[in-house]
This record gives sequence, C-alpha cells and structure tokens, in this order.
Amino acid sequence: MRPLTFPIRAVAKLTGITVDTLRAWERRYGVVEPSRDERGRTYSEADVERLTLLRRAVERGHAIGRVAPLGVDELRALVGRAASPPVIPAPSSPVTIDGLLAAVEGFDLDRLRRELNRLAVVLAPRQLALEVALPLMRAVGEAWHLGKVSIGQEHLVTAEIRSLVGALLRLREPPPGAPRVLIATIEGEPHELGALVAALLSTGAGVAPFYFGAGLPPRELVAAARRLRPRAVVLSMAGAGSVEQVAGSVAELARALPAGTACWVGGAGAQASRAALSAAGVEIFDDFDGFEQALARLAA
Amino acid sequence: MRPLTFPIRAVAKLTGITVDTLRAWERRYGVVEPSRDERGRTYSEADVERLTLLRRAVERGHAIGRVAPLGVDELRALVGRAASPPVIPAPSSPVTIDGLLAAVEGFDLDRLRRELNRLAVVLAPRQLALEVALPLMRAVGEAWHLGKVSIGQEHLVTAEIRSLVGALLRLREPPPGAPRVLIATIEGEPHELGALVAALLSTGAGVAPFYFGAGLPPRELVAAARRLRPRAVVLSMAGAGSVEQVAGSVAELARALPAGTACWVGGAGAQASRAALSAAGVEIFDDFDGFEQALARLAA
DNA sequence: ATATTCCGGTCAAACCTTGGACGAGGCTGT
DNA sequence: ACAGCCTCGTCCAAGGTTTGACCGGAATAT
Repeated sequence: MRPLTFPIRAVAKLTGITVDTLRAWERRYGVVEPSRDERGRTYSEADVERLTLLRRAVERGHAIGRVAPLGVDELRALVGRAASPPVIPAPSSPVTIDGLLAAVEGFDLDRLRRELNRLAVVLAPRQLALEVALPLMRAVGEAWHLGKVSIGQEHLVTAEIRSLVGALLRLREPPPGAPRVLIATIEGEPHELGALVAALLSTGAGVAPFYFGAGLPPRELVAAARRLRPRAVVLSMAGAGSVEQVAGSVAELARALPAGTACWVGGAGAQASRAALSAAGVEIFDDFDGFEQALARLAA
Repeated sequence: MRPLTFPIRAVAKLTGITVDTLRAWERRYGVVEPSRDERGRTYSEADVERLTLLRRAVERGHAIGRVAPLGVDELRALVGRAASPPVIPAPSSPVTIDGLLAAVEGFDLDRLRRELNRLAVVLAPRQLALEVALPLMRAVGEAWHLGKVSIGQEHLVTAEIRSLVGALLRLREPPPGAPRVLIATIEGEPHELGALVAALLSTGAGVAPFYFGAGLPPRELVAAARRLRPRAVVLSMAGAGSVEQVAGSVAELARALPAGTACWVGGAGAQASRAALSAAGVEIFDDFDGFEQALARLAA
C-alpha cells in the first residue's frame, strides 16, 4: 500500500497550524521537507507527527526557532505527558428511596416519573443504576411481600425504570473501536433489570453494549455472537423462575459460543447454580462490583 | 434478491454531495462508474460508500483531484478508522426541525418537550446538539426576526434545550485521567448554548469538560484555571452584545492564563474580533468541526 | 405540463505557489 | 529607560490551477 500523503490544507487541519505559519516554518526553519508533485506540497505521516509535536512544544512556551531543529524523540521528551493532580471531589449526596417508594405505594406515577427524571439529571448513570434503580426494585419487592404494593404496581415501576434506563443507554455512544459485549437475559428469565444495569455499567466502562432484552433463546444469542464477535456474552439470572432450566440453557449457550467470546453471568440465580455453570466455562459474578472490574479489564 | 441501487438524487442525500458535483466528479475524475438503466445512473451500495469516504476526505482538506483515484481501503485509512463493522449504520438521516419549530410557534411546550425527548433517545448526543439544538435555535432566531415568535417563546425554548443538553452533559462521565478543558462564557456574553454544545462534544471526544455556565468574570476563570490546570479554557462568543468589550475581556483572560493552558474561542463574535483575539494568543475556531479536531489532538 | 435526468460548456470562488512586508512582543546594549 | 534588533505570526500580491455550481438544451417518464 502506498504511503499516505496529505496536502497542506489537510495538514493544517490535522495539526492546528495555519497554512501561512506552516509555510513560514518551512521557509524559515526548514521544519519539514515535504515532497512536491504538480499540485503542491505533499506531507508524509511522519511530517504530520513532527509538526504536531512542534505545535505542542510551541504551545508550552518554547520558541519555534529553538525547537525547530530538534529530532522527533527530543520533541517527544519535551512535550512529555503531564498528568494533572487536582481533582474536584464530587459531593455524593445521599439518595433516598423512600420518596420513590411512597410514590409507588400511592400510585402516583407522575410523581414517580418526576422524581426519577430529577435523579437522572443529577446523578451519573452508574450511580442512578446502583443507588436508585436497584434499591428501589428491591424495596418494591419487599413491599410486595408485605402486601403493601400490588403486582400491578410492581410492573408499573419496573416499566418506568426500564424506560428510563433504556433512554440513558441510548444516550451514550461508545467510543469507536471499543470492545463489545452482548447483553441479554436467556429464555425463561423474564427479569431484565439486571441486564439493563449491566448495559449501563458497560457504557460507563468504555465497553459498547449490544442490548438484546429479555428472554432470548440460546440459538439466537449464539448466532448474534457469531456475527458481532463480542468479547463476552453477559446474562442476568434473577433466579425467580425455574433456576435449573435456565441454568441449563445458559450452559448450552456457553458451550456453543465461538472461541474468544466469554460467557458472563450474574444474579442470584447464577449463584444458585454455580457448579453447573462453571463446569460449562461460565464466569459467575457475585455482584456488580466484580462485573465492573471485568469490564475495566476488557477496556484496558 | 437484487442488489440495492440508488438513483442520483438518493445518492446526493445519502452522501451529502450535490447532484451537480456528483456528475462533475464522475465526468472529470471517474470517481465511480454507476451502471445505467433507462432512467439514468444507478449507484450501488459500494458506490455510495466510496462517495461518502471521498466526501469525508475532501472535508478533511484533501483535494478531490488527488484522492479520486484512491481505493476504498486507502480512503478509509485517510479518513481514520472509524469504520467498525456496520452493525449500527447510523445513516446520516437528516433530522427535520419543522415539527419542533411548529411546537414553539404554537406555545406547545408539552409537544416541544415530547419531541425533544424523543429525539434525545433516538439520536446520539453529538447529533442532537449539532443537528437539532443548534439549527432549532437558529430557526427560532430567524422566526423572531420575522415576528413569528416572541422573545418569551425564544426564552422558553432556550431554557428547554438548555436543560436537555445539561442533562445529557451530566449523563456522561469522562474516563479518569482524561485531559480537562474548562468551558464557559465570559462576562457580558449571556448566550451559553454554544458553550453547552462544546461541553457535549468534549465528552464525546474523551475530554473532560468542567462547565462553568455563562457570564464569568475573567478573574474567576483564571483562578479556576490555576486550580484545575486544564489544557484549554474554551469560551463561546455568540456576538450578540458588545463584541468589543467581550473580546477585550477574553484577551485579558488569555494573557493571564497559566502557561500550558490554551485559550480557545468560537462563535460569530470570535470571528468578528479575530485580530484582537489572536494577538492575545487566542485560538479561534470557525466551526465545531475545527473544535472537534482540536479536542481529538488533546485526547491523542 | 412537470419533473428528473442527461450532457457539455462556462464562470467565479477557492486554492496553491513564491517572495516580500508589516507589526506586536521580546531581548539587548547603551 | 529607551532605541534598536530579532523573532515570528500574519497578511499581501501576482500568477497559475482546481473545483463547485450554474445554465441551456435535449430526452424521457409521470
């Protein structure tokens, strides 16, 4: 393949040096020696890198006349990365679930939605997922056991949170080239909140989630994995239904995944079927903390 | 199944190249060789991809005459490897803001909010900012000049967009160790939309924005820059008010910034006071494109 | 009739080239 | 302190090419 070359205009955009200055630097200091063709200067990639370094050096106060004759290595040393220490500590405001729960108990959907939106604006998605969505669902579950909320109310709040998290999910575009994970819930496992939270955490960790929703047959997931080539297939097992059957499906899936694609499972159901799952090569996460660490390893 | 083909009009929409230019490119450089049927040219999907790449290359400063003979792979290399497998093709679907404008004209805040939220869910933040928020504000401004909307309506939609973009901003947490920029509007410049968009673009580029809002005195900004040590202080100058005075404040600020912190300014007001600003060492951006490239250089 | 496409010709704006000049800021010697 | 010199980004002029857009006329389909 022919080496890439750039006309002066493109170099100006890439380096942030104006066209005039570029020519002046070349004329006066021989900063680079681009080759020419009938259309004018053609810079090489090496030229562009050198110019970028020079620009940075100048930005830091060095005179162009002094740094112009330096070699690339010297320039690189000159503009070496400076990590900057001072970070503003974000005051972590305690979040109360009580207000939300009260809204649910009072069937006050409006208030619930308002509160959730307010929190969504104030909190980072990760915080929202871990400190609001999950505790709220847990609280609602307990309230249901106590007979304080009905099954209808539970569905209501689930739907609400689902749509909120779903919206958050779409709002964050992963960086290009980020590692991919495929996130879903397997056939027989209808609770998708855990999967949603996993998707949200993925985006926060610089991993691109492909969220497939709840109740996918293993075959579908395998087919999807073959096409998308994710680094991992992430499944959530809440463990409310028939754990054995779900675990069986997961094991079947894990064995059929292409090489290079791991199978990660979290949730109470996963912990209940630890033996069967790990025999099939599944990695089990006991909490979202471990999951986030695994994500960080992927993104690194 | 017959392979998909597109008439010239559709290709123009898809690639963003006008019909005339499309024909000129073909005539002069043989950029693609679409087949013909009785209606005219029929472009293949490959043609469309090639043309899109060419357009991007031209946008980045390459001369069409020079890049025309290059192969698809070379073009892709030239344009940067943003080409992950096209799982989410993200066709640059032109978003219409007519509905939004109609909602504003009809004082239909509910509908405006609904529409904006819908778009916020569907579109990536970058797209939302550049293709919805900015054009909408421009359209509202024009409608105001024509007397079709009142100043109150303008404030309404401004507030709405502001809160939406503000929410988006908080939703994205930058990766730890990312380079920082400080974003604000200087004393005397009340329009903060440009600054908000800049903040949004920063997060997309892997740069952590510290957003300070509108109307900061230079002294405050310098003090903040001293503590935070950002790589750049980014200011938006819409240029509605007294441009000279604002430019003076910006120049004052630029001279007082600590070494290693650049001063970047964008907006119509910046272009109007180009001379005074660049004398003070301010870097001026004519469009968000240039700003994004500068961000990319920071993050690199 | 109206709309779309075709083609070739034409034109103005943008671009690249070289070389010189201007001016703001910094350094130095008196 | 002040004049003089140097540095360096920007601007200009002049001469050339490139390129996007527009025009007019013809063909064809709705």
